[in-house]
Amino acid sequence: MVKSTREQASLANASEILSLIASGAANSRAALLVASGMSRVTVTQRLNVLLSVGLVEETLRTLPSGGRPTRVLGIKGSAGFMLVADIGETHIHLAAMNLVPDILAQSTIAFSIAEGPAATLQRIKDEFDRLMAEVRASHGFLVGVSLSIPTPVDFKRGRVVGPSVLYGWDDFDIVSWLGRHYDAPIYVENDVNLMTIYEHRHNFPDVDDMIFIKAGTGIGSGIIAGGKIFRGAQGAAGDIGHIQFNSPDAPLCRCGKLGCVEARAGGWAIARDLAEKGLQAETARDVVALVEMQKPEAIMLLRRAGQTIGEVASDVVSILNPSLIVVGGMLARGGDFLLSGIRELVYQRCLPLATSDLQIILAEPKTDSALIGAAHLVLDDVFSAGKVKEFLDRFTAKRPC
Amino acid sequence: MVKSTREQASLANASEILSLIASGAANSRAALLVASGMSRVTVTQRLNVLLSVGLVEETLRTLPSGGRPTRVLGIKGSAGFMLVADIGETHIHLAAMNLVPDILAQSTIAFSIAEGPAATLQRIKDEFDRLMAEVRASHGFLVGVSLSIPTPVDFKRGRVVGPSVLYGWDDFDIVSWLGRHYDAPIYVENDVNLMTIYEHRHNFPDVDDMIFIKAGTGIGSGIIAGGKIFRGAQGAAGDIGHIQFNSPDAPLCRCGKLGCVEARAGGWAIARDLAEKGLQAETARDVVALVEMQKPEAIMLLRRAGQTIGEVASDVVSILNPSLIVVGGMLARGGDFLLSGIRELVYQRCLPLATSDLQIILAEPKTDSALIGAAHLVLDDVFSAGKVKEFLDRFTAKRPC
DNA sequence: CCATTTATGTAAAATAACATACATAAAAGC
DNA sequence: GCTTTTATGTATGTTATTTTACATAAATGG
Repeated sequence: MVKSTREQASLANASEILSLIASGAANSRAALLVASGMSRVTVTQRLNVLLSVGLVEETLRTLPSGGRPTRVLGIKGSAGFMLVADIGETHIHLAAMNLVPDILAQSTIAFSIAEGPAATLQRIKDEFDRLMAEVRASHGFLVGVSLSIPTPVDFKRGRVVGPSVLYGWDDFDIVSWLGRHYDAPIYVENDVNLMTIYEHRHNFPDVDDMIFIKAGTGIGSGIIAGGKIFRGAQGAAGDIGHIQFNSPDAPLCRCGKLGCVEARAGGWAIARDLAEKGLQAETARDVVALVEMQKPEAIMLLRRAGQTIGEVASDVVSILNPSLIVVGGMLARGGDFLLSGIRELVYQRCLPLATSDLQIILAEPKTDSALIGAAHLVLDDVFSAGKVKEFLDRFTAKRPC
Repeated sequence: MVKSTREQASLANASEILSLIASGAANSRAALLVASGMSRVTVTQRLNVLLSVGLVEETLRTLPSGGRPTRVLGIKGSAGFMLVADIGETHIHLAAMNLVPDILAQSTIAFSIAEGPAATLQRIKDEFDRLMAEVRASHGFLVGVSLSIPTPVDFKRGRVVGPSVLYGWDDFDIVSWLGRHYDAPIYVENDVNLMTIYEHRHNFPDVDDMIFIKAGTGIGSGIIAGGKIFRGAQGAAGDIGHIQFNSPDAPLCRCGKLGCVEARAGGWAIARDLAEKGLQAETARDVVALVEMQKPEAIMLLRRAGQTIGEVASDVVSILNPSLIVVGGMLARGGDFLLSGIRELVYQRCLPLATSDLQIILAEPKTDSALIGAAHLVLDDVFSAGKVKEFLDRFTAKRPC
């Protein structure tokens, strides 16, 4: 009795250590000593608690040090699991993930906007329950639930904001709805922001200031500022698709304005222009297919779209001075035509100071980057200095004694 | 002997409390308890040390609490002083400031670019020494030195970056030069960023995401993202003056490109256009004087400049989704003509979601905002969680036993 | 004026963390 | 194999911090 109380207390005290390991701030005992500022005795003791309850593990990797190599520590992937879902235009992609994060189990269900938020969330919940049944036995407890949504989201309030393609979702309290069914933190975030988080955490964790541009049917972007996703006052930051350019023949945009970037360079706009030229195209995928078939009209329009995107990108570079721009989305699969258009305009329009150390690259084609980004979002928040304690409380409550 | 050692140790331990008070995170004993998570005994003891050495004071203000009101704490303004200088186009404005920060003593010296960095810094140092002599007796020790410079600055390296109006300053190691003469941290920052910090810390401390636009001879901006100044990868963030717009008659900019915002709406550009119309104008000040004289050409051009600035501002709003835009600089003294032009374009071009909670206002005319911003920069850094200890070490070393 | 409420201080005992000193472990290079 | 080097664990006395319990202070509202 006395022992278990003491162990619980020790576990609660281990929160700082856990946060440092989980956030990647320290991945060895030696690094923990420096990062935490605690004595070796204390670090050892607390780390032992984390190791014994199975939250942290010693990996096989070691880091050379000149003497005895230091053993690399890491969060144990199977210590818990997350439920994530990516709502797309026609389908919802769902998965249960471990803490690496890797996908443990996944499925796809059809999605129709007409169903409205409550019915859709119910279907997501049903599917989550199915996935959860698969992994619960082997992966302990539910760490968090995270939703990717293809519209602007007010992250703090956990709701879709503003009218958008998701009719009827505006201001629906998604977090509360899901919160009634799960005893874990719930996150709702815009899909482009999650792709941005994926690119940052997964591929470029050391880059502090970067932009991810998603060029698909629509055009959007996500901003990493100072190593963290930047959302702006209402979660609408990065909305570059509706920046307008003046021109005599400014096309009409879906948003009702004239000359938006999206109406010039979005997948639907290129498809529109291709259709005018008598080619069969409706979606961004069709556009890329035509480019891959080497149709000159499609190549020309894709390059021109790159130039248009490059025009906004140059604004973004002037305003934010990032060190990296990653271009993803369906149009990015059209190869270098898009990219070279973007590069051309950025280097033409920005001052040398801003472009001297700037890299502009294509993202790897990846269909589940929003999903993995959603998992990173959970992990980053749950293990953040301010919230590890809550995590440990839940862990203590749930784990089998 | 034992007592003084113990007192030094206590003082070193008080760093967290000091940081919380100085940063404004907690301004009463009750708030300190919550914010620090320490026991009342510990807070009391450490606070007493800070009070006894004169770093913190109890103000006369109290906060109602339902019972006994809580006494408001604050950094003692006279516990130290800072030296700040603002390098302008023709003059350098220097000041010694207390920790409020208020100006204690100030002076202005002439400035010529031709002198080059070393000679100029020598003159700044001489003047600083004079100011320091005035305040040293009454205000303890030197907390920091901060320089405002009218060009892009790589804040981390403490140098001017890129070719600019300051010929010969590019890559000169300002921080090291000054560091040889002062045993205190040295800061070098761009003037627009400092004005932004001033507006944020002094007038809108609770706004997390805002933009400050300086419309003077040139045009620039500063970004507060998540409550902190955002500098970008090389310190060039906010450079909206050289964003280009296409148009048939794009004017040539000072930077060598065509159609930059600055070449259309900067003070020098408006003066150029007024001179073409036969009016006497060379500087932004002349432009404002003509507007105040109700010259219709000047009013028209100022409004048009507002529209041009509004065009970039709308890009900035789409990209960053701030909740506040403050417009300052000499042209802002021309009254509402500039502002209404900006508002017009922002509301015309941005999506309702981004503008629904957006305020766009004029800054109070203030000549020393960069100077005060420079002081805030020192205070924010010196009292930040990571650096309070260094501050306390210097304090301990300097203070008369 | 008095009860209530919250702020604030302090002594004493209990607990947690640290520094120190010593011991063992695991690699690299000779 | 041996020395060197750094990593890591543990016992012990010391120091720091918290908890607990009690006391006083300064406001509000009846």
